[in-house]
Amino acid sequence: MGEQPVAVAVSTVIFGLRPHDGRLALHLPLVRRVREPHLDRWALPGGPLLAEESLREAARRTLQQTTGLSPEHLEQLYTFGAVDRGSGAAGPRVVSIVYWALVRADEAALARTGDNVGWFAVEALPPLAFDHDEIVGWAVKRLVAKLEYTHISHALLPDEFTLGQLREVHEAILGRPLDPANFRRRVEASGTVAPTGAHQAGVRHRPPALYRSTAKKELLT
Amino acid sequence: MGEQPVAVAVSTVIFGLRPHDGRLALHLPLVRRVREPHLDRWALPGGPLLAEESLREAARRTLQQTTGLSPEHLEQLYTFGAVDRGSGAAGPRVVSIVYWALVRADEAALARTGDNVGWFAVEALPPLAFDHDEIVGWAVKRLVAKLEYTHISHALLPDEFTLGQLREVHEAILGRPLDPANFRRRVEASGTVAPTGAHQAGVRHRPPALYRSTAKKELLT
DNA sequence: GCAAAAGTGTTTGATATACACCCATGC
DNA sequence: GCATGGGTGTATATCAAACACTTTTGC
Repeated sequence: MGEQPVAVAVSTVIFGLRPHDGRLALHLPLVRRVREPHLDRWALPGGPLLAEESLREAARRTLQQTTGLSPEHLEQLYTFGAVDRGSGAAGPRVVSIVYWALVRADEAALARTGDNVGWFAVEALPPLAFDHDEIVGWAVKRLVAKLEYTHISHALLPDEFTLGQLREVHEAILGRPLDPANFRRRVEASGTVAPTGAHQAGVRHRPPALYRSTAKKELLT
Repeated sequence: MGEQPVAVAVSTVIFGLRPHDGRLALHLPLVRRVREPHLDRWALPGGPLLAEESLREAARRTLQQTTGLSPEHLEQLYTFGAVDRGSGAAGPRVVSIVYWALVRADEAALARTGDNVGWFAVEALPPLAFDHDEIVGWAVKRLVAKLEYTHISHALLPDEFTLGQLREVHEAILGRPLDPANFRRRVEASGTVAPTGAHQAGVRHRPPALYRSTAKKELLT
């Protein structure tokens, strides 16, 4: 069996919520490429897999190095390995394992930005390097799908949150308003949240109850 | 950036239906390992990724070479890359991209078998090499999930089939009987099948109508 | 006629949606 | 009081499950 000259890399689609046009909207951080191919284009953060780290560790490390983020939720998305992917023409072939992640709104707000790292609203992305546009599309699809049958939305919020905040998260991801009454009932019936007993003070209306997620942390490879 | 000594391989979990204990049951083909590590244990068919082929092509090729099968449906499942995965102790590290596939019942019946290739019922698997038990578990989970919201079950049947046969497929995968009346209504309402107008003759009861799948072939990387 | 599976009809319960309405706070 | 979102109640529609019943063949 002959060995192949294939390089393995890891990239991540990181979702965070940021204000956009007066509303919360789904954003993601991109890094500007500082070498060919696709010099100067925006790309997903990532880097090569090192010999002594797992795929997940590689995703965390490259994320930390390029954006300073430590996502709450990190999950494998898909592996891309078309033959023409490495570069425009020559260069080694790259198999790219893509993860997707969620960071809390407060983390996203604090994240390091600069000339070479920026946050972009998912509905208004610049042209991306490689096939990263397609990858982001897959990640959004996966996020929306998982919103329905899991509790991932909690990963975008702090430990304690109101149901109004949770609803805002869902509305930002789905891109449409949700009925507050029905949303409340669905969430309460799902048993994924528990009231802390405390209420949020200082609002100019009835103080909303605070909830905590009852879901345990994920354990995926 | 240093290159890493990482090998890339592809494996596939192939599902097919075969009679087992008088009923149709989910089976998969395994190959016996002819070298260390895990010599003589059963393992998923697979092999190394070659430099000039896509991941999907590698899956198809290794499948054809080891089992002689050409699955109807082939889809990427997950990529495994823990550091300790390569072998018992030494040896190069392996990143393994796993696909899963469905073959029609008639193909499964004809498939090449022998001392080193055999079909096993999913409920009665022998101990597998590496972490392949875990991988099969994931694949079954994915198959059951996709059964609900896609038309993959059609890939296990010939071009024309009765709703009774389709129901048998679902029952075999889900492991429980389904109400014929309600199953019929759900399938007809889904619009994923169209009657051919023909009926199956030669049965010792009312001749069932034949249907055809209206779903187009998948196009996944 | 009888057995067996195809195919139809109907009842019931669970679940989602729409929307009216009251509650508790800041100003 | 008024505005604002929190929170409750309720009618309606949609859909899934359970199951009785009729149909059409081979024997």
